[in-house]
Amino acid sequence: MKKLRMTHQREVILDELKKSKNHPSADELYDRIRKQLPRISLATVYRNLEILSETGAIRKIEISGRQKRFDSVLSRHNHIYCVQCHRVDNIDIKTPEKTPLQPEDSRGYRVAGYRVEFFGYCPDCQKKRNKKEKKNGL
Amino acid sequence: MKKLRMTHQREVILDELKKSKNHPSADELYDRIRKQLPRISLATVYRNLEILSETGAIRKIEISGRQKRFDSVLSRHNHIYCVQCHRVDNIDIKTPEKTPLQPEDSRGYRVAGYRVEFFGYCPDCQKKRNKKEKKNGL
DNA sequence: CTCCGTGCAAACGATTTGCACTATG
DNA sequence: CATAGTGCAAATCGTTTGCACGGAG
Repeated sequence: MKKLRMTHQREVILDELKKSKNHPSADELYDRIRKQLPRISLATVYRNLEILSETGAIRKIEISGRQKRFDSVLSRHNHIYCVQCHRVDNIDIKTPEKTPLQPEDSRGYRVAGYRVEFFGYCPDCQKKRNKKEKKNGL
Repeated sequence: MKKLRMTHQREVILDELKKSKNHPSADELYDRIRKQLPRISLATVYRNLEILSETGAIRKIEISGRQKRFDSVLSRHNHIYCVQCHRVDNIDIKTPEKTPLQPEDSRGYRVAGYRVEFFGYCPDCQKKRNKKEKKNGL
């Protein structure tokens, strides 16, 4: 195992992710970080998010949508995402840690775990939707 | 709403998906279909999977992994995927239809639903893993 | 001074799209 | 025969990688 250096870039990336309320994709984070480090490269952001999640400093979120998303909150929790704008937020309810899957239902898989993913419309997209519906007279 | 034509390609795509036990990605399906229709284009497969899922004839699966996956089974069920080879299979246990999410936990979202996603090692990858462990003397 | 990390550009894998042609209804 | 659907190639999107240079320890 090779040792990590704490570069300025890495520090800012980690810091900016911790500040984020929701779960930014690499390029959303990139946009925010560029305000502090205008010369940083998107590749650096990707590389660091990958490395930081390997070391366990942050977590890669498995969720619907094409883009990878990241989470600086390490404790057990769930996520909800907006089917319209693809934003992702935390959901703090506890789901049982043990998988509720009986061996006879598991199709021969060795089950390592499970996750619960909520979806719906985020506050912002609800507002947009209401406006549109009013416009169309629905 | 424009009307659909039942082209030969569309027929074969739908048919091949129905025959599939697990949930093929577009290019897996493309490979199988080419045996019947050697001149079909990958774009046609994508286009049709999209259209068929819009009409409700099939379902697009939201699941971890980079590729989109599709399902011809329309009834309520869950999925499990292999973290190693990314194969996806059905899980037939019933989860409650109504979301267990209380309004105070939903972060202002209008919750449309939720899904449970299991993950682990599929039968094939377990075998491969065991072989490797034997080799390494673990 | 050693290499890990960076910026840049090019490569990549999955998917989408523009266009001229084909064939369904 | 109108126009939805096709094949093909090029474009796009998110992500990864090769390489020469820069800076942390």
